[in-house]
Amino acid sequence: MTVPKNFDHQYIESKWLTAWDSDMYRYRGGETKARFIIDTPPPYPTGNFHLGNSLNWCYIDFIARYKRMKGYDVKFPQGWDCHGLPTEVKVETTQNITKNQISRAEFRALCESLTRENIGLMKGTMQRLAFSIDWSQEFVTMEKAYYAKTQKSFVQMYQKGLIYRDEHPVNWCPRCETAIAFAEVDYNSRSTILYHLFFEGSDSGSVEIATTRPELLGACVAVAVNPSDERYVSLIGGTVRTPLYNEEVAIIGDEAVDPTFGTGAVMICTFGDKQDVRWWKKHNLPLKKVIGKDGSMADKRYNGLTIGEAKERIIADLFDNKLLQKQDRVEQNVGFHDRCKTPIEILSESQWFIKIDKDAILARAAEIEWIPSYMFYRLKNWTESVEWDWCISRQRIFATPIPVWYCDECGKVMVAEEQWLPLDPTQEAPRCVCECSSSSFTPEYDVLDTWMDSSLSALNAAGWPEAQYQKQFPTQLRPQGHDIIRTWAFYTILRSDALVGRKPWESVLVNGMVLGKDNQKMSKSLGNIIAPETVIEQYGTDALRQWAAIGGSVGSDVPYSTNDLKSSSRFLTKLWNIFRFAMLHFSQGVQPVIYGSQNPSEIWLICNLVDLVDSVTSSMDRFAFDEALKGIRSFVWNTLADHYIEAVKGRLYERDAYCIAALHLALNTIVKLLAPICPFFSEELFSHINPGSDSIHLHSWPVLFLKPLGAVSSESTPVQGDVQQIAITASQKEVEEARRTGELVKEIIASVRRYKSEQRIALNARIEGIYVYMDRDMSYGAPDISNALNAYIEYRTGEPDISEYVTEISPNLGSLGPRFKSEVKRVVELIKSTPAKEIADQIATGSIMIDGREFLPTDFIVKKEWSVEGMIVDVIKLSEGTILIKRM
RNA sequence: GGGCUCGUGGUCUAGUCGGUUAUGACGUCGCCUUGACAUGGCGGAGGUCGCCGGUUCGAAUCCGGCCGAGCCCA
Repeated sequence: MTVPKNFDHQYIESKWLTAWDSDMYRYRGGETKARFIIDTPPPYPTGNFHLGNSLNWCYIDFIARYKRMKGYDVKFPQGWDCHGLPTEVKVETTQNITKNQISRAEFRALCESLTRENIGLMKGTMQRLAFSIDWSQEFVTMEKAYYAKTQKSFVQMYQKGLIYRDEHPVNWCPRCETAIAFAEVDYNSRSTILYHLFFEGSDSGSVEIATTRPELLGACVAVAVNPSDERYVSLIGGTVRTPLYNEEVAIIGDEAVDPTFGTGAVMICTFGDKQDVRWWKKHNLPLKKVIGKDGSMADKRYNGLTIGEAKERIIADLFDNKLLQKQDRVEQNVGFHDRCKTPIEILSESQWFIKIDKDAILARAAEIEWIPSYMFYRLKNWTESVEWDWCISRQRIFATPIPVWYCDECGKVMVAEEQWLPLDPTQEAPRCVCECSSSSFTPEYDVLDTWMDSSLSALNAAGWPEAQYQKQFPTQLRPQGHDIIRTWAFYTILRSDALVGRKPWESVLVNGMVLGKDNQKMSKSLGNIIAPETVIEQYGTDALRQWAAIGGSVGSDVPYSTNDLKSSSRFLTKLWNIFRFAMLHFSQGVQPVIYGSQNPSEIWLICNLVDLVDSVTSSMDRFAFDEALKGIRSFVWNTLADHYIEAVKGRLYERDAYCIAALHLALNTIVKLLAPICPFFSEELFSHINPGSDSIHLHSWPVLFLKPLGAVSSESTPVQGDVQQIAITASQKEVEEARRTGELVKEIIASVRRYKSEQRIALNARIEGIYVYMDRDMSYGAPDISNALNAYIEYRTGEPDISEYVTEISPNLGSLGPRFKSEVKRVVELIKSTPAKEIADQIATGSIMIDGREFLPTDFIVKKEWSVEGMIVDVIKLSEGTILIKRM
């Protein structure tokens, strides 16, 4: 096989994409290998697998590939979290219909077909990014096979008493006309007006209240003041009348009222915000509904108007009646539906809820290893702030149906039996009669929150509800972004605890967000999106994957960086050239060798390689992909290319079996270390270095051992991986000495090359008169040094007897200036007229007086020359020893 | 308002259970066609390690305060 001159990522990637057998990544599920089950995020099938997803999946794939090489039976499934509003909206706009214009089944079919199309698109991108997904484990939440499980979990939790139906205030999106959970509410601050309204007292004094929502006046059920507020304390227990509506409401005292905000008196409405709900519950207040499900007013004065219209009208009415006292501009936090950005309302509706047991969730969460550890606090923070149970019913169509009917006779709830599932209650009737013996039922039209589907992913990955899940649960790893801790992580922990009483994962690896050029989270709405395909085209998948690895420690945000992509593809080019050069020498055959003291350069290289394998292994175990890749790069570029290859080039051309073997070992090891991060590139190199071999991705992670003479055999050591013992005919001590000698070979070559460069001597120019003083036998290292430097070198023991001469002394204006100021000119003249030797002698003593003036050693720039045995030399100090080079 | 994370040369970043000249990448400047590689080699410039105070023989690192940024939540 000939090796092309240039590394063409387009060609190589497409070649392996077709050549690879997807069976390599199959989960076997046997008993012999340790399992590593990944609870892969099921993304929402938008049709666009973006760079943020890519980061997440790169991490997963690094781990999956690494663990496979380490001998684990890895399960890397892939799912699709299909249900939800965006698809419904997309179908409505593309088909130019509303969901109510066609049957539920037809609408659902349209959503399913769009989803399938989108899944296809995203799958294409994922394959190009070389994710080693086991596609035989694919799950699609909209398919009956999956949503049967969602329904089963509903039934089981209902039977455990963890799910109930009740009328309760819920977050309501008036645009989508559905209830939503707190996790789906985003808060944003916006500027609004605070109105001061006059409330006439009935028997006690009157009160001025401040509100940003006068349109809710009809829903006012009380006025609250702080009991420590002296202005109002006497009014507590009394009543006032609401303006315009003229309804009598109580004045109550509550510490939660901020006396410094507005007038210090607030009206409690059902419901303006979450605080109203708290007060409503605490003080047992009545309920008045003034807003309908579609967000229009259901109020006696302003019935049918939109909220905005009602607000305008009521302000005008208040103004006309001189009941509007004042208006202030204030900043206010408003809740928005995270999917459609409509301001939410809080309505009291009959809905299905899941009980939230905060202590149980936190106890489970604490059993999980959080990486990085501080991400646990995100979950803790959120859990502690939860006030209501999880509202799981939605008034939509494209979702998992709630398997429930209501008896038309007695009104009793009929929940489906597990063996009836999957089912859609709007399409089929219960298979038994009601307790009251009626067989007339009304189906539940509400459907389940999408998080009810996806919060089962961990259980699903383990095989639940089949009995085999017991052995595979908890799963090993949940990789996910920090943006969905409060949703996906939270709900999954809740559900695993509720359904099977266990934690869902041993560890959760939390990744940061990908930032765009504006340093903001990459998102469609900000318009700072870059498609993975664009990156791949220019730099290649392996470069993109390196960007993901090197972007920072796991958990930190990763900016999109063309710098990282550039240095990544440069690295591949460099390694490609090293490989090409190596292949030149491998073509003559690679002989097995046993190294000894006579190979200091090889032992130096191999010792460094052993250290590299150890450190990369440790980095990968800690998910420190940035560390791992930096280690590999630095070894390749510095240790291997700049030092080892430069040192042994001469011997390579002489077909020296030792260095050919060492180079072969180094390259084979490096491509294996690189395989999880750069699957295409490492496969290409591996296939050339080991013709006829099977895929590198079926090989084991390297484990290197040096085995010096007399060393205890490590065969009994239980390590998983491709164990290579490198036999060395030298003792442990001799190996260490040889490594040190190799280090000095590197130092001498590097320093003389640098010297040549500084002296403008061509690097391949012959150079004479190099003397190395060193108390060490360099005879085994000497040939490499001479070869690399094109020089004859004389080795001497002891210290050279160097005489130092000052050849020139000039004034240092930077030091003299600040002290002598206007006198500087005269001082400079003085220094120039004084013999250099005289000054040099004084510098040596430490105190310098010239013509009665005192100087500092820093006042002079001293040029020196050195000589040994009468010849003028340049001196290079090494970590051990000294090099003298005769001046030409 | 609460919680978390962070502030290091032009940009990004390593180092943070204290210890000699603070790491690397990209950029920049100078020199160099050396038999794999000019997507290369050698070298240079560039940093009050956010600010202030404390502990210590010694602080980028530990402690306190302040300023600033980001994220999550009220």
